Amino acid sequence: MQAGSPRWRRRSQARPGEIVQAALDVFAEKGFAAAKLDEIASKAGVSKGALYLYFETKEDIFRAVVREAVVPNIDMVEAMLAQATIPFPDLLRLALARIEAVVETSRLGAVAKLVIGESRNFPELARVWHDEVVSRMLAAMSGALERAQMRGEVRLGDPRLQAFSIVGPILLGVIWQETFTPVGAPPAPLQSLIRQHGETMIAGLAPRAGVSS
Amino acid sequence: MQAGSPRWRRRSQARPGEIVQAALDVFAEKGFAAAKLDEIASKAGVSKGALYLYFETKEDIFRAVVREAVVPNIDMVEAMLAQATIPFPDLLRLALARIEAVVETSRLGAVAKLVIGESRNFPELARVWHDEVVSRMLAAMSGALERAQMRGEVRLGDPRLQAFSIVGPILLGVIWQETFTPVGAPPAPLQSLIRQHGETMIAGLAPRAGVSS
DNA sequence: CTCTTATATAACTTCTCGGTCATTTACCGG
DNA sequence: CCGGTAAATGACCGAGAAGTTATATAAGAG
Repeated sequence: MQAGSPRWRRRSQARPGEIVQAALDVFAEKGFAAAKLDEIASKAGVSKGALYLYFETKEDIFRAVVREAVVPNIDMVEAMLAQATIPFPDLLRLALARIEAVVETSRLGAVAKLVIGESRNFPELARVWHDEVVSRMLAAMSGALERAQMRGEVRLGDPRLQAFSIVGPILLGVIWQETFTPVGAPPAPLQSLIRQHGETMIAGLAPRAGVSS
Repeated sequence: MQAGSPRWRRRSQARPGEIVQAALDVFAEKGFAAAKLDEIASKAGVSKGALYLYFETKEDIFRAVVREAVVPNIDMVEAMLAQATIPFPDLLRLALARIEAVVETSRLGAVAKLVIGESRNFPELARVWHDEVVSRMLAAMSGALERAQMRGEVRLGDPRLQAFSIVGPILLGVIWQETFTPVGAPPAPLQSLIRQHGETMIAGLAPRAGVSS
């Protein structure tokens, strides 16, 4: 019997994070139902039994994955959009750059795909995602739009719908990247997509020539 | 023993369609893995065994569902966008109205959600969907945009990205409706969303005042 | 009317995978 | 050095669902 290396180590501190990380990988690739706990465990360098030292059920792990991915990132964008002093075009450019960075850094896209796909089976998760991410995002965006409208910097219209117009193509780009690119489709150039869309929107939302409030 | 009504009828003609229809309902609600064949069967008014008279496996049924939903609808929009004679703003309004009708009539949204959610488990389906739906759609749209650019009706820029800008919010609206509305979120008003977005895009894509090609 | 066969059934088999638990092992305090 | 215990394991179990098959029956041909 080799005494060289122990068969495992006790590290109750680090485990949960590693497990959630591994679970994100597997869930993102397979979806909830098709993801196997054995695979998550082995990817986390742990036995299946160990998962149950930290989580109650498979669903529990899934929830943790989604929450983990949600929490940060949003605050930043929200705070940025709240700045009332900046002229709208600049504000939008800043916010979009921020969003672009978040999307490319984190695995937000994969999680979004998960939530969308499993929304019927996990209504509360869809709810969390809605309340904590999408809704806040949209509220911040339409708030900024509304203020810009009152200042005459943006043409009048339902600010909520305008926010949809701004965010939509980004979602499309992310989904594209997660769905079609791995299947051989040409990648969606997120960066240029977001930039050009931003400029288009700035032009499209500019107040009409003749109308000044 | 009542002789009133036979316990079942022979209708090999009608069955496959009914099964696919029922399967779409169940898949849309549960996703692929969580959908039970017994449920599909009973919804189709048939026993589970009967499914295997018409399909090889569960996956087979899933494929049929996706393909069925894909085929029609696209041609129409494609043909519309190919019309070169109409000025771009009118063309866009027409196309968007058409898309709006399709989206509200068919269950395209549900299928899209399915394809997105299961793309990793069914790469060939993601491929089919890409080639037959998304790609064609995008190609038609950017074709129209490119021609409009050459006529000086649309500001210069990557027509593919412009197409993303146009289509993105519609996807967002559909996803929203399929994902968040059933969970209690306010519905996304698809009609007004598409209309306002169309107007915004028309304004945003209009050639810049000073630049005339 | 009856024979034949395609059509349908429902009980059965098989297998996968989430979850459990008796056992083993690393670490730490005395 | 030596228990004591928290941490981890992996063999095991059972539910549940995909897929099979022996049996029954509707409907058309002769």
